Amino acid sequence: MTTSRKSQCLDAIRHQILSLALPPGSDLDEAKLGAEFGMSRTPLREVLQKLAGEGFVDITQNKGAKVVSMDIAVMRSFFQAAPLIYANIARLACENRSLSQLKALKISQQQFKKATLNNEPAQAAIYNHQFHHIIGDMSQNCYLIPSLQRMLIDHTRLSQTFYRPASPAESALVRQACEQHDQMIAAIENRHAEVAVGLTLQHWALSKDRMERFVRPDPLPVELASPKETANAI
Amino acid sequence: MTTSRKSQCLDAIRHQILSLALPPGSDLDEAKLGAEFGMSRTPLREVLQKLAGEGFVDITQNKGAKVVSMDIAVMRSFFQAAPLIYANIARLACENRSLSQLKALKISQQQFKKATLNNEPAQAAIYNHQFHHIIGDMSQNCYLIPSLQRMLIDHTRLSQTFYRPASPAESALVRQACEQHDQMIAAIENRHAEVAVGLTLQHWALSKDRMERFVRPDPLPVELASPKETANAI
DNA sequence: TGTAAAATTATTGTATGCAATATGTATACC
DNA sequence: GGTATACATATTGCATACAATAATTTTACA
Repeated sequence: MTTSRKSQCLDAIRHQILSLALPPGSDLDEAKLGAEFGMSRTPLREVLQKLAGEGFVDITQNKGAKVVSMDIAVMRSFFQAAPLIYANIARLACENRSLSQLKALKISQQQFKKATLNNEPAQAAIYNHQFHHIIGDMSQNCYLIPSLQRMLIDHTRLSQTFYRPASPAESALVRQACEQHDQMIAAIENRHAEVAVGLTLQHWALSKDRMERFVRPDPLPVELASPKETANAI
Repeated sequence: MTTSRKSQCLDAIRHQILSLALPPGSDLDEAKLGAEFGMSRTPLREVLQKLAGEGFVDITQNKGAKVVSMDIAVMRSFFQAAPLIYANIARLACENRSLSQLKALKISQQQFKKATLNNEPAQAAIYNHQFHHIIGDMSQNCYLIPSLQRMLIDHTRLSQTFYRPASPAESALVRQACEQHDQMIAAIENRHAEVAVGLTLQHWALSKDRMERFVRPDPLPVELASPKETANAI
């Protein structure tokens, strides 16, 4: 069967959320999206329910679905939980990865590398997401995966700028991240759990700085910043 | 507004899954459930979608919803991830708990204690679930909470026998678990993170043994056990 | 003007009917 | 008797119509 319209729709919206084409807080209008994807509201509502279950959107009674926000209050939780989850997922991935998953990981990394070399930031972010998602699959741990996936949503959204380097120094960081991916693949292939965990923590440290800067940018000159803009994080 | 039929339905099914009234693998018929809760299939399907998002049921295309299974393959993941998640949730709960949450936790513990003293196993399991769910809320960490909630589903299902003690020794374990709850409340109230983590790990160790025995019971005499029954875990 | 109430519009929630798919049963054929 | 095909039944998926709720605009009054 040709991939159903529902799963196409699901992928499309996920993609738009991850790429910030649908920014945090955006309203998702059922009728509009239904028309856009050529389906009635009933299946579209089911898509939104599914996205809510995955943590992409928030649904409020009688108010519909919104793309999950990324407010300052939550960012603290993000930075607290990320190393914990990533490191443990990496360890389990070493233990439980299958050969087919390893193959998929290598393909994903190829595509990621290509996107960074070609300077396609949106693509790079998506393939990076896919890369870490596959490592999650490898862990085979259905209890940890939901947390990982929620982290990855925000990680991908926050890292949009990361793959749009503005200086040679920033380009070097992207290259370094790419090399870490290669090393992680090797560690997972050889089931070197401690190496994989170490690499994962380094990988995290690398993007952490950039993301923190994105969340809490250098303050604007006071006279020029409107109160409203400084109040909202994103 | 009187709590909507949908949320009533949601609670009822959650409750039945946690209490094993709906055992793992049970088929959830849309038409039947719709009739039972006095609503049409459309909102009922949304309830099932929500339950799927929370990890209570699995939905398969064109095959409907089933209560999530508890097969041996997953139990390994359960025992691997539980201490990690529980301990970190406990630590964060100490940091972030609000007074109203603390009050709710105390009430929950009162009800739990009462249920154990009155020898009401189903009630005890549910209030224990609620107790740990509230600690999850206290953590205020939206990334870890999904993992915790998935753990709690299976933890509650596995612990059904725990609160049905068959000997004085087993009753003593239940009393001990109850005391640990009291101590955990004190630790969280006083924000003693390390104490709370230690207690949590003890609490986990206590139920772990009982649960492992439930998952992998002493083998039956070979002549009396039918092949089919020994093949399926639950 | 500024505010509050009422009416209008827009959007979400629910019920129903029909279409598509899966499951179970009977019949034909070897 | 066993297997495979065709038919019948049951269950899920989708579209539409209508009901209920929220948001917006208009109008009335101070």
